[in-house]
Amino acid sequence: MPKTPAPLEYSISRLTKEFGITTRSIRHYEDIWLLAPTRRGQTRVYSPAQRTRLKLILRGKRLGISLDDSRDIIDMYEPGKSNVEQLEKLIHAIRQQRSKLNRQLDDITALLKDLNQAENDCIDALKNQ
Amino acid sequence: MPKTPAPLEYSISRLTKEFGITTRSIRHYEDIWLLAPTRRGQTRVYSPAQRTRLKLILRGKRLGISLDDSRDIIDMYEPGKSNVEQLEKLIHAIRQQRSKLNRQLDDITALLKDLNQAENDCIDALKNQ
DNA sequence: GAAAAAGCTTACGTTGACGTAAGCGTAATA
DNA sequence: TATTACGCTTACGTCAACGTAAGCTTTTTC
Repeated sequence: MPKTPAPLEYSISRLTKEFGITTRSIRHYEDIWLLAPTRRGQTRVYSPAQRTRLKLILRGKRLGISLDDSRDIIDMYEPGKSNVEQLEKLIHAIRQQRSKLNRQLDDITALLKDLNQAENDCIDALKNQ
Repeated sequence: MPKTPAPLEYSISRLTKEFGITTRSIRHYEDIWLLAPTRRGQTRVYSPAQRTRLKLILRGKRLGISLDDSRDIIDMYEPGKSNVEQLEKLIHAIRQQRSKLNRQLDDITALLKDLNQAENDCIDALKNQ
């Protein structure tokens, strides 16, 4: 099985199909500076890196992270030209985000437990019919 | 240390303080049929059960669950007068919700891993100053 | 070469989840 | 007894995250 090589660029419609979203959404992310595709003429061209950003945005969405916050988080991955103060702020932000995620983990654990209980109750109720 | 007994009822302002939300939010949840406090005259009175519902709503919010979806999930806990068809639909809904939560778990794991990486990069960058 | 598909821009509309303000009644407190 | 606190209703406002429509250009496909 020859594996298809990873594309060097992506069209907007290709991304909509891959991720199951609309062009409107993708363009919206560009409007608010979350994506910055290059252009061939008027047409948007997405690099693998831009595709990764989109992936991160959508992951954030599944976690209930706002687009604004997502921008901050994604920017954490590329500190770029940063001085000590910047880096320390960044570490702080990372730790905050982490504790929020840990809270979410607790919530999910609790909800899953409740769902198990609910499912068992259902199954029992079915048995006693 | 004598433990304070759990209250038999709660005022709206007490709930706002306990959960750090506004009266507007609580009344809003009532508007959309997520809460149904009893009344003493005009004043809302919340039972422990209603308080629990509120807690579940807020937990859902932290997980990015919409209020509408929260209603469905919370109702899973009290099947009530349900026939076989109802119960099977319920089990289906529970399993769907569970797989969504498992996806969230994966997302969180991935994000936490990324954050660790980002933090280490930051710390390294600080060392080399 | 006509039609369908894919791309673009501009711009108004919508939905969810409240915020905020106005105006009023009752209860606790200084 | 005045004022502060708490409670209520009605109703318009807001913000995020797109949806949707109109109208136009460029490919692709039949």
